[in-house]
Amino acid sequence: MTSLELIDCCRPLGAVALADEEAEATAALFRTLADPARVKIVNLLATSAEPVCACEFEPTLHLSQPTVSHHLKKLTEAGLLEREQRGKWAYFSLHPGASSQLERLVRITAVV
Amino acid sequence: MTSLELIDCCRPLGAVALADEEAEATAALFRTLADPARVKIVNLLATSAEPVCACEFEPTLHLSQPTVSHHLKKLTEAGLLEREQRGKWAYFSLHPGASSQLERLVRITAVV
DNA sequence: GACTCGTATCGACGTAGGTCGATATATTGA
DNA sequence: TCAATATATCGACCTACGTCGATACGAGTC
Repeated sequence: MTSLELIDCCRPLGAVALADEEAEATAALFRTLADPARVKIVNLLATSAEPVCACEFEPTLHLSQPTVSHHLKKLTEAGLLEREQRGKWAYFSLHPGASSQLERLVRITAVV
Repeated sequence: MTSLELIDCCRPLGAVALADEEAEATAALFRTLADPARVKIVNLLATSAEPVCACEFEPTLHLSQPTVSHHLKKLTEAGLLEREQRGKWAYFSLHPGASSQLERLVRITAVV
């Protein structure tokens, strides 16, 4: 049998590495959800049939109003949430394309 | 029709919030992949039929050896990677349960 | 216009984490 | 046992970001 000493450790890797921009975009989407508060927000909206008022999250998440507003903004900017103004209240719901974005994460990082 | 002034903004939310531990665990898994280098590593292993030597990632990711080792450790600790020692080389591959873990992320954060 | 209330922004603080040079550890071979 | 190589750990630096109090903005009401 061949001894290990003759085998080079780093043989050329067949697979092509993910492009920098795509890896960064994917990581950015993961980063958006890398916080328990934002996971709860998305989960709540995913399980709610109707849009949810922003003021609803404050007591649920046990966070201050500015912090909740910050999280909602980050999720909206990431394209995961939709914002709707009703009088002086802001209502949020899952963006229609949110599911496909999340599925894309799995497609890129796991075997099809 | 009823005027807005009489409508309270925060009606009880039917959906139950995700438990703290589950939200934190989910966020932790997202956080593990919230870095382009780690996304590339997982993607490379997902598209590679065989385990990949640790030294292979250094030139591919354009990162120093300690940094690559750091990322591989984080991914392994998260249960996404499997480490195998071959002589003085360390080979990594996707953990069999990685796919199901990633699918769990989508299930929790999106509509079923 | 003045007041109220919901939301967004700002500024500051503290912590988490990515990065790398230096060094330790481990395995192999001479 | 000593040298060489692959990997892991350590320590330090810097940046990103979650958090909140204070404050600004905006919509509705009187």
